[in-house]
Amino acid sequence: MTDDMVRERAEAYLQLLRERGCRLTEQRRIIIETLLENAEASVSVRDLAAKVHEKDASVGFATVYRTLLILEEMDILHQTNLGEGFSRFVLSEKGVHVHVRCRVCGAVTRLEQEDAKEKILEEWVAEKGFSLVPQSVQLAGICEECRRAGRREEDPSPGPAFCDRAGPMRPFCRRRRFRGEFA
Amino acid sequence: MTDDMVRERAEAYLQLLRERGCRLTEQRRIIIETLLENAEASVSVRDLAAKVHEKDASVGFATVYRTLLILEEMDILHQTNLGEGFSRFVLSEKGVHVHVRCRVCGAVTRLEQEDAKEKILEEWVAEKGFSLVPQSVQLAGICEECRRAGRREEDPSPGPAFCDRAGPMRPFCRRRRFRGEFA
DNA sequence: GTCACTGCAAACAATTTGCATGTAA
DNA sequence: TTACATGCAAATTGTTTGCAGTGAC
Repeated sequence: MTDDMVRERAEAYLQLLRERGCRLTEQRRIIIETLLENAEASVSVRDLAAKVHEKDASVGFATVYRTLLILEEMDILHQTNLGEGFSRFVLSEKGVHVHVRCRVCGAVTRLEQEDAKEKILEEWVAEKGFSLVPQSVQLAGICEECRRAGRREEDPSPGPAFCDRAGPMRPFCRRRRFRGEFA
Repeated sequence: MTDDMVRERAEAYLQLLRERGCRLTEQRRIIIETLLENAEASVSVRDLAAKVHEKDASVGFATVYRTLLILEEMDILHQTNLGEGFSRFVLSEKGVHVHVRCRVCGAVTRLEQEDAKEKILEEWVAEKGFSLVPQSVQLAGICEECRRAGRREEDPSPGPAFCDRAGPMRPFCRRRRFRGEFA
């Protein structure tokens, strides 16, 4: 997305905020633009705040959180949770997103033809009388590379389970700590 | 599931633990049995610990966590996160589960014919070279009842967004706080 | 007798909130 | 001028860990 596109779309979102009765502040503008600049990926609050800080170091963490929650409330963002220990936000662009995450290396890929997939998911939940809402669906798998390399989910670690003396930390305590970059 | 079935399956899981080199403790037995008694639903650590406490109040929170993490590591459990602010565990029974959660009332329903759905999900991730692993997939929707009642996602709250003076708490701050029982 | 396991309390990390102050409208 | 928004720091909450003691094998 070009800088101009970012500015344009940011302006559109800011208008939505205004229509909702919110005030247009410099902070919100920066946060929304930063979000748009990272639109391909889902961002953690931590990462987003860091990027926002590069532009204006005075913006507080709480403001980032508050802004994201408003945007989620307005369905401009989706909040997702991959079990990393924190949540991520994605621009919703009205619709359903489907991602796969590799359980071994943590890589995340977004699937194609989301419209078709959305239709199928719609049918599934309809079986139980539900209607589907815009959201970001997360699937877990193992990516080609890891499968080829024979890497399994963080070593089955056949030994017993304890948490202290022997070594710095159990592998499965670490599992939820993935902090990598996102595709 | 009858008491006998619970005991039998618990025994089976305990054997798996033993084979893995873990010790069989009374705490682990209680935790696994309690898990099986609540096998239809996904449980939060909070709820599970409460139920375990009814049987033996001396079992610590940390032990419950540690046991669940071992069971997850062994793929006996799946961990899922509905954005409630905490995670839930479900018995995996080898395979893929699909749940829908109502964004309005929080009700969770498990979908039928999970084998067929698993096949489809398998194809989807295969498009990107991934293989699917046992997991619990969460979809968001709005249930029949809420749709009929015309209830929308926690009131669009058209007003501006602030966090303090006016009232105890913003609606969307509460959204992640659902603590209801699970279907 | 060993060494994994437990309970407890302290440590952590993500997220929320209260409050004094700033600022858009 | 009015009240929403911000920044900061403190509070909350889910989760993890260190440690000393316990108990499975």
